[in-house]
Amino acid sequence: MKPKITLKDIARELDVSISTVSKALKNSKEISKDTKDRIKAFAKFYNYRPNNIALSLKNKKTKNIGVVIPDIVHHFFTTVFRGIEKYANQMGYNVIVCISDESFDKEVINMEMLANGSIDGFILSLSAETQRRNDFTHLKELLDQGIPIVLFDRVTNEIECDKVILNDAEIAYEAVNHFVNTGCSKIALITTENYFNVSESRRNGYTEALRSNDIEIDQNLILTLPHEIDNTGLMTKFFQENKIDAVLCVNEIFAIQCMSVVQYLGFNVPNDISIIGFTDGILSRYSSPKLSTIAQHGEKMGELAAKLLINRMESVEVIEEPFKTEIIDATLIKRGSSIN
Amino acid sequence: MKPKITLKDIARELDVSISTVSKALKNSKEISKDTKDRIKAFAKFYNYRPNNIALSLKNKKTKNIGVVIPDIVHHFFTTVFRGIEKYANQMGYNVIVCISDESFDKEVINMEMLANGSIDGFILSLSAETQRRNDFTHLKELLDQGIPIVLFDRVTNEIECDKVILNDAEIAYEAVNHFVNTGCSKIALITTENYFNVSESRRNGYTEALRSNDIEIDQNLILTLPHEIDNTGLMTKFFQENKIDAVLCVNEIFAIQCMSVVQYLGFNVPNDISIIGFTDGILSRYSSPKLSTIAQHGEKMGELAAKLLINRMESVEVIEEPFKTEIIDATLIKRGSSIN
DNA sequence: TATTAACACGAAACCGTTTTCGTAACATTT
DNA sequence: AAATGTTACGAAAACGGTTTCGTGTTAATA
Repeated sequence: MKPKITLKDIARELDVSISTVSKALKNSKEISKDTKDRIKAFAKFYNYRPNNIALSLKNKKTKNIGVVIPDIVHHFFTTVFRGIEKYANQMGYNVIVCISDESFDKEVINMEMLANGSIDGFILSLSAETQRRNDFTHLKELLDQGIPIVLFDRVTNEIECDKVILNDAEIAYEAVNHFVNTGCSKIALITTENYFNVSESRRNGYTEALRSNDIEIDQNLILTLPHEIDNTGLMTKFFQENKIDAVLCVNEIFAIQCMSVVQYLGFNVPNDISIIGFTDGILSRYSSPKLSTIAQHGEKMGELAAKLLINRMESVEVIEEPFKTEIIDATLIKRGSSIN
Repeated sequence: MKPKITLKDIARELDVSISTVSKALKNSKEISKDTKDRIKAFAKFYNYRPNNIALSLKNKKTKNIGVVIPDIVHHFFTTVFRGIEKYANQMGYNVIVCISDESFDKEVINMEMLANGSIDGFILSLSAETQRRNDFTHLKELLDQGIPIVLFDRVTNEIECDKVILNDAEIAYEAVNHFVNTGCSKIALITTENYFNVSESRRNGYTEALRSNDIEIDQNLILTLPHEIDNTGLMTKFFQENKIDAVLCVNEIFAIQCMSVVQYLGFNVPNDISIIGFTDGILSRYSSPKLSTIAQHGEKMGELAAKLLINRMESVEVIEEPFKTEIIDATLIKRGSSIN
């Protein structure tokens, strides 16, 4: 066992001062070539690497980013995370992940934990509970302390910071329009409760599209479900009680469950009922028929979020740049579950 | 904007020494109740929190765990990660994630980066390339430096450290046995190349089971495919050229693709062909028929890995405990894709 | 009253870096 | 020969904590 070597060790061994070693390794011209060579050779031999913690303390920069997401066993969040990690890594940053598990308290505790020096900035998607409570004091305090935050996907207007979001309303509009253009008129929406900004936007896009196509909005055709648990029963009832020829689902699970229910009830997808779901995940690609989906480009979103954050952290803080909200254009991927 | 307050600030403001403040906040009885109260009140008011970095430097403990996994958009790894994060969090640790992307170089670089003080220990699943090259010098060096490592799932015998693995051979044996018991005899295996320890174990379990049931091992019934890309063509050919009544697939993607191919060829699942796949992920639960799978209990695996690591890190290093290899018992979940 | 103990606090070292500043030794210029 | 400049290095402060040890003041004991 050979523990890590420090500047002090090198200095002692080579009978020079710590400062000399430090300078020599940074190729300072204050140090003679001879001494530099000796020190570098020694350092190389013993595989010297500066201690990150000491550097962090000195520089007041950790080169760590805190990522707080509601869930990790979740296609969209993992793709975003991959984008973040990729870009951060390229830029020399490491990523500390905390899972809020949709809980307000966990979100708060984790962020406060990390904020005490462990990270230089946050990338965050709000937990369900936080959105429901509409309480963002923890974020405000962190921003107040000068810690930059980038929100993605599940964002809020209450907080002024950089954000990356999807054009949810527009793409929902586009999807519904696609239904209309392929002959559908009894268009349903399966969604979650409205405290999610994304659900709200998607619902707005849905109603807007109906309106602009002069289709009356029937509240019975909007099914609001609890978050991503098995809702087969409710869905079955929904399709038995209503005449429906197209469904937009705000997530992949809903879409796949919906397809399964509809097929079980004897309908043909897409001829009797068209389905489009949000999130172009693995489920959509391996179902039959394959699900038409809305690709959210999570990886791109993650990269962008990381870029925004790192830019802000590394910008010379003289001119405070105004906060940006970047919008990612979702893509409607037409596959077998809709008429094309 | 109010930046973080430090001990020094409190000391200056209250006209005491830094040591006094530190002691007061730790409730040392060296300090009089009066002074303690004053200091605590002040600290509370200004929301003082000790700086993690300073603590890390002092204590030579970061309370960070490095997790290095080949991929994150992957059901099994995310479940393991969730287990790690959950346990680590409970124990006051944070988790830094690096994605090796199945690349040897990334694995090495990331680990060396983190090893310079950023973390106290690693939890790692080997990248494909690392397993192929069979080069573990980076791990050996880290262990040599006294940094504990826990390997999970994709492990190697070349390295002495704590490990958590699945009883892959046994559960493959059990699955094949299940096929035999339900009347199958032309049992195929769809697997990946053998440099993965897990593929090897699963293949061994498969052949063992056949042998013990006096079924001849037909190499034509073992299909070796590249890693998780679309192999529909090869699979179709495989099923056209061979008489097969059951298939064991070493991952979920293979299983779902396999089912799709088989159904496309006009076979009924499970009556003509039974299918069992590894990984009880989201695909298996939403296919039709639902896939019979082998649940790997990723979350449990992650928790256990974290527990092993933290135990080792926190154990008084007097008696070096011997390295353990914990084995997680997989569960065969019988669903619609096999005869039960 | 002199000695000792208890109390309450501060000084300083330490963790591992970086960086500013000071300076001894030598070289160059007037 | 005196003044100045250069070279090559070391001392020390700083980052923000913890902890050991020393010490002045008061209280208790002999």
